[in-house]
Amino acid sequence: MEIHTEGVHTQETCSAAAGAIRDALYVIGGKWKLPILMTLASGPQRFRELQRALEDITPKVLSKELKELELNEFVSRTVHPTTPVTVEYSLTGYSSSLQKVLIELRDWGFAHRQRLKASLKAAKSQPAHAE
Amino acid sequence: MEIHTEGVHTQETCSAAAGAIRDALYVIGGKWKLPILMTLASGPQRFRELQRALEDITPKVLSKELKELELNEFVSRTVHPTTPVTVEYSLTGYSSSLQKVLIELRDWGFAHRQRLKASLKAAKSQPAHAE
DNA sequence: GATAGCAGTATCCCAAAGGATACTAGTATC
DNA sequence: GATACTAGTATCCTTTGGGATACTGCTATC
Repeated sequence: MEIHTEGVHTQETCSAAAGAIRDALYVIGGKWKLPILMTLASGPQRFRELQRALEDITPKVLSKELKELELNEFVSRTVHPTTPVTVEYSLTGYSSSLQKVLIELRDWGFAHRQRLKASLKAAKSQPAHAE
Repeated sequence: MEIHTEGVHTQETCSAAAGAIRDALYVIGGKWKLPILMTLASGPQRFRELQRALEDITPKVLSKELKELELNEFVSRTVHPTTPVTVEYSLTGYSSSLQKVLIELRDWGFAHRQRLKASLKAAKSQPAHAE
């Protein structure tokens, strides 16, 4: 596995690595975080616009996700004193720090799906119990 | 955000990217997948050894996770005809394809935690409502 | 003055993930 | 012959993520 490039494998470095990975997985995990980020990638959007763009997300969940994304400094929230008040959500510069990770995940995910498809086919064309 | 390096951003490429990322997140997600992989990184282990090493995982969950890891070809299961039968789990070569992704996640996770800690401190040292 | 839009919040509900505990079949030891 | 070990399974329970639906306060339009 080797989750710690250089240096020794103490139990501390390992569990620290595991913790960091869990943190990372957490902030982009869940059903809606990525869709929201990707929607905002095309430009700032207001609450209702996001809800319409994502179709099927309920306001409660959208609100919660946006709060978390804001906490993690991926999106910024700006209130415009129009009537009625409108609130604009936009990606921060920091959000692009995710790029490398996301590309890595996407590429690995693609390759993995290909691989599974291939080995499934191979298994099917094999006589039963051929191991 | 830019989750698609080169080429156009059609809705298809975007949602395909999102799908691939979700797949990737899924196979390493959950509470125990990474701990199991990291435990097996130190060498093949039997079921009970894993359970003891991971302390707190129940056999039901361990069994389920191992099955999924096996399906994804990260671990292989070999039955030794000893008495009583022992079953050895070990990492496959394919499991190391995860390295880059995991390192990326770990590094990003570390940096992110640092960043959050820093901006929390900054917020605290600020007089209230200083924005 | 009812309706519709804004940005949410509140309450209830459901399904999935995971935990607790007990159990299986087989053999070796006390 | 009871106990303990192997690798799990079975059943029940709790927690969490998320969905459905209704509602808030405010303003602008019909």
